[in-house]
Amino acid sequence: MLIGEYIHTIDNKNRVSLPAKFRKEMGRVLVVTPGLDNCLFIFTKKEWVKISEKLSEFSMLAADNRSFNRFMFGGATEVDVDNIGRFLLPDFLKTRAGLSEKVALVGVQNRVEIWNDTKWSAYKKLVEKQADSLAEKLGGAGML
Amino acid sequence: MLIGEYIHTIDNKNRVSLPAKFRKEMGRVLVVTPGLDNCLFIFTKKEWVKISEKLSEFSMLAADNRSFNRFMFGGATEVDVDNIGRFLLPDFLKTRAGLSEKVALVGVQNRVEIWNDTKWSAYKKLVEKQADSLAEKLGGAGML
DNA sequence: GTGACTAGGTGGGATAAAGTGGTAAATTAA
DNA sequence: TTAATTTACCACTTTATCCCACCTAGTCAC
Repeated sequence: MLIGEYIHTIDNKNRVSLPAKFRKEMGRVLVVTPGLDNCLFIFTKKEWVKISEKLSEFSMLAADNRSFNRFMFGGATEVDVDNIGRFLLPDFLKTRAGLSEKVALVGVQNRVEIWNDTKWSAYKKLVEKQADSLAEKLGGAGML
Repeated sequence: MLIGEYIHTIDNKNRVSLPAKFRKEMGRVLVVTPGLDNCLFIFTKKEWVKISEKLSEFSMLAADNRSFNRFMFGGATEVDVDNIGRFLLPDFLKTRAGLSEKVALVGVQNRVEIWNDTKWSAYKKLVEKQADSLAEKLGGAGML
């Protein structure tokens, strides 16, 4: 289970440190894809296989499924984690997610998301404000 | 059952003592998550597993579920309790709950809540004032 | 009632790990 | 063959973790 958030920097060679807490669980081969809400998704190789199988099940006949699959597959890139836990972020993905020097790496269940850190903190504040629906869902999850 | 309230301090390394009364019941591995009313929740690892399974049921295709899961998983952190009963609170959670030096640790059923102690005492006063009407409602619900 | 002991809570220093930046080697392209 | 880009390696800085010591309050014995 991937949880927690970490603020890291993209250096001038587009290298990003995978947070140490994630390394053991994710292994040395990752798949980075465009994500929803203007962030990137990082999956383990294994998870990616599962997801891509599910995506394949969507009919190619519907135009919006087709474009969604193009979105996910077309942008997907396999990257290797080096000995000290860093991987190389392709330029086109960096651009797509509007990333600059500081990024937030966020563990969400089976994936890690990469956010522009400014966008991430704005996004968090927004969600926090929706207390009503938050409480409702917390109750549904058995937390309250 | 976790009950009672304790005022502790966060030291300059973000360490917090888990009240001694809670230690035996909670074990050495805890999960801290964002809560409601600007506090944090502490669960045992075991409780968290249950909760995360329920959270996983929310589909990630709906935007509001997606943001909720980001909020909860991204905001959660696994922490270890050291030999003398302390754990390390990540900066981003400390910030999120507006915690400063003094915090209230409050046992509530299956979880412990962490409050800014000022907010906690204000909250208590508020609830005390509303006690009469609260009691009435609870009575109406057949609870008392 | 006084003093010693115990347990809970707090603080700080030493060590290890994580994160970041840069250089050297290797590969590819021109 | 040379230049440019990529990959691997090395080094530094900062942060986290572990361990030990201290302080305070409550308890028990005398």
